[in-house]
Amino acid sequence: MSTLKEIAKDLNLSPGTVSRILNGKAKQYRISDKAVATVMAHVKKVGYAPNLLAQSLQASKTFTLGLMLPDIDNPFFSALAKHIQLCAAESNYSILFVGSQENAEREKEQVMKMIGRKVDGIIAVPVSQDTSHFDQVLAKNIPLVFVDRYSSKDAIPFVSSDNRLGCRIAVEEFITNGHTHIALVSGDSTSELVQERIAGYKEAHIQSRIDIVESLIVGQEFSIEAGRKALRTLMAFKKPPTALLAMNNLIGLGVLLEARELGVDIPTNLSLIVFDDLPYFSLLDPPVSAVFQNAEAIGKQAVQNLLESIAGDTPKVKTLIPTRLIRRKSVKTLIK
Amino acid sequence: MSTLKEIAKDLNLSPGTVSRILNGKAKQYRISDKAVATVMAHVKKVGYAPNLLAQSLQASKTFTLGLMLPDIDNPFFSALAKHIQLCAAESNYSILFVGSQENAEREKEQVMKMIGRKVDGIIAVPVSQDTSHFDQVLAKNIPLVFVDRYSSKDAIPFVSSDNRLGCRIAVEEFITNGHTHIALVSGDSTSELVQERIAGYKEAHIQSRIDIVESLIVGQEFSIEAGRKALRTLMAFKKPPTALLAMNNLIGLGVLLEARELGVDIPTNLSLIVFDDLPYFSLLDPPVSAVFQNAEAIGKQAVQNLLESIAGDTPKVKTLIPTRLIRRKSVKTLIK
DNA sequence: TATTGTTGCGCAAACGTTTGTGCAAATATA
DNA sequence: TATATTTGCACAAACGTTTGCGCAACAATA
Repeated sequence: MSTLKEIAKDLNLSPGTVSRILNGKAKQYRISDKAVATVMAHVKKVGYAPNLLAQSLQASKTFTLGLMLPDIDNPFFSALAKHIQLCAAESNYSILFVGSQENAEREKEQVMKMIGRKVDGIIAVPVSQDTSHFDQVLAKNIPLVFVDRYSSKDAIPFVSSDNRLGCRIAVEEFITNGHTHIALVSGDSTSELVQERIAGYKEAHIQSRIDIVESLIVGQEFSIEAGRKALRTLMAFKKPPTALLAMNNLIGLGVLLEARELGVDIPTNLSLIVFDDLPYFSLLDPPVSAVFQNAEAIGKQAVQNLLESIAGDTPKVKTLIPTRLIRRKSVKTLIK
Repeated sequence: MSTLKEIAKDLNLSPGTVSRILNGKAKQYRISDKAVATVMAHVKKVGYAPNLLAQSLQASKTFTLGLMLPDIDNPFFSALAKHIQLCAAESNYSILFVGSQENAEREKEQVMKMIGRKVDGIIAVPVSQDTSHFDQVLAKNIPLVFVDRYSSKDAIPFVSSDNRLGCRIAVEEFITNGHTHIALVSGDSTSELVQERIAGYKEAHIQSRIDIVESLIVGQEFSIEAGRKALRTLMAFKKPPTALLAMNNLIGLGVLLEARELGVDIPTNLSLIVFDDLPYFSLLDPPVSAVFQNAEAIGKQAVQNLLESIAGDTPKVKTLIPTRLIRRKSVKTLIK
């Protein structure tokens, strides 16, 4: 474990001098070419790598970004993570990764840990609307950006899909295919993201002058089980929906699984669109139409926001990334 | 940003005393109950959080594990990441996450970065058999464990699925269903993991006294495109295989996609098993049989190995985690 | 009243860097 | 030869902790 000090001692120089040489400040501080040469040679030989802890301590800058995700195993989040990592690496930032597992307690702990580790900024998908866990982050002026989920009331910058529009175009797709009895399987409706999506769902109805029937909006959780349960209740209605929009990939998966068990044929008995596109949707029978969320754009934008913030600029508080409807075969047209 | 020093000054104590109080060493060092009380109260009030950089520097221990994955977006790796993170968190370790993107250069850089950041240990899925990038890690005595992929010649501990047996049972499944002309779509065969899988494939043949035809073993890359290409070449044979084992989920996906385009019906024209089970395999038409890799067990074991190693013990050099064949509908029986 | 023991805490070094300042020696100018 | 300038580097503080040691002040014992 060679250190600056040791190298300095070996070469009969002071640590300061060696430091300046290694940081390319030799000219600036009039260090002799000879000294530079010997240091460089020695360093190459012993394979010196600076202790970034010490550097960080001294500079109070860690070149580390904290990333908190509810569940890295969700394909949307893992895509996000990938691009965030890639983008951060381009600017020489590393990622400290923690998971909240959709658990508020854990979220709080992990936020504290990140603060203790002096990350230069935090990207988080918050568990809930209660963002009080992040108060310390703001109090300490650590740049923070929310991603995917958010809470606009605290003025914390966020990057998300254009959820309202995304849902709206999905519902419009149903409507233009003649559907009027359209179910929405939602997640936790206290979340703003969910409210936006519901708003989009309603907007599409209103614009086409289709009655909104509230009982068709079901579900309170982003999970496979919630998706299954929702489909069961919906199909038990005296007048079941002819179309269904699943609010994320987990719910979509649940709906798909339950449909199979219930013998509900898609799209014959039920048309389906899932919010969030997955690589295998095109392989399913039928191929499932989906609202594509641009995880790459979201991730990159989030990192960029954070870096701006770190640089001292005030980034955009709200960034909405467009979605795209991917038409496959899971929507049946009711129009002859 | 309150620090120990500041708190000490505010309370007219020395930093050392405050430190001992916060670390519960008050009794041990005979600190008065009054001092303890005032410090505790003050700390609560100002919301002090220790600077982990400083602690790490002083203790030369960061409580951080480096995790390097080729691509977090691959479901197998993201499952791995999830459990590694979870398991590490249980022992109060954080994860520094970096991606190699299957790129040797990048791998090298990132390893160096981890070293600089003084991680206490590294879990990696190495890009290739050339593990020279990790020499520095070993030289600095940083505990290292490979996961999934490995290189047994350097005696670096690894945790992986029992690849040989996994492949063998998959092929045996084909054989017991009457198949004798079985293709294997492989990845880069310089990799030991791949060699093991190929060995398993061959073992099954040998045991059942079925001729191994080398031309049925194709492919050199773990990618969707490679899977597509492999299927095209295989189906162009004068005598195409009746069964196919895809060596990972990417290849499997490629095969599935290409089969659809080529009009190759599974399992009528071709039976399929994919090494690596994915949540949606049961949803496909037909549901795809797969070899399940226990990412959770692998991840946990890897972390455990590392922690042992950090604790000074010498962990098992080689840990093989059992796989499980998940039978669905993609294997047709040729036996009447 | 002197001696020993205990209580309560401060001091300072160390971890590995970076950086402002200062000061000799070498060189240039007068 | 004396002064001014430049060259080349060392010193020390600082970042925020932890920890071994030491030293007062006070209490207990003889």
